Amino acid sequence: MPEGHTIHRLAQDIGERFAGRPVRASSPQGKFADSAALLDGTVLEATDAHGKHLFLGFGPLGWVHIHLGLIGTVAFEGPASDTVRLRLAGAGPGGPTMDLRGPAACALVTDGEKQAIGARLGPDPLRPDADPDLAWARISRSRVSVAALLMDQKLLAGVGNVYRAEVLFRHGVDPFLPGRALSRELWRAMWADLVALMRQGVRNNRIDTVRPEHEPAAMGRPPRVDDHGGEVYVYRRAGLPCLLCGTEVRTQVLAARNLFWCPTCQPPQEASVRP
DNA sequence: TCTTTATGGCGAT
DNA sequence: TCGCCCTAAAGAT
Repeated sequence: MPEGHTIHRLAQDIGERFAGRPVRASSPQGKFADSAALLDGTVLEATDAHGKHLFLGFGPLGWVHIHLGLIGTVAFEGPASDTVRLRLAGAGPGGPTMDLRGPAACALVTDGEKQAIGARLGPDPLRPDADPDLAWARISRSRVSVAALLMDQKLLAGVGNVYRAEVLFRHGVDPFLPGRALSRELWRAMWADLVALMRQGVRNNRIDTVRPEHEPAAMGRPPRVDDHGGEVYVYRRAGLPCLLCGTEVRTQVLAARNLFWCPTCQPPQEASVRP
């Protein structure tokens, strides 16, 4: 379930539930057992998020660096199972719990190591200090398609497969357009859009990208029936009619990920690089 | 009861 | 570009 908005929301939610008090830490699944034993009974002092990376601060002991990967999840209720990599529990019976399952990364790191991870990441639309010109500097001289660039975490941190497809659609951009064919104005607009969309994603804890005037009620069509929850234009809608023009939404595997776009609303450009 | 898929990313080739 | 890691749920058989 994880794009950047999920991770920032988790940083908030975990902070609200556990920060400032001692927590019980354990690793039923075992792979984080040694570190969990070290953290057990200590105070969670801070949480932080950068792109898809989540950090839980335990003062002098350092930070737990978590990356959910494709299939990692965090649950705040339910009994621990033997697949739980890290379980946190607040004081007392009925206290808060957190179960982390299937993360790509869960490791205790130093403050310096945390800084280094952040330094490897591009600007994150959800961080107030983010500078979109840092991303522009690379986009504007790249021959790589904008669809591939948007997924490069060294370039731009936090955007995943859903926000990629949706922001390209919302700006009518051909996914195969090379970065250097993008105008600066268009990039600034896409960045501003990502900031707004992802902030809303944090608030609602889901991805919604469809403008109010295109929502099902306004368009006289049934709401999207999909397990992923949000209302979107093209993501995972391959073969279905585009919500705006009716053209069949297309899909193609690009760098091992499924890309979705509308060939009419995002018309091919001469400069585009078709794989 | 299997196989496939998923909002990621790494390292080997 | 490929295989691989982690887990759960949906889809196919």
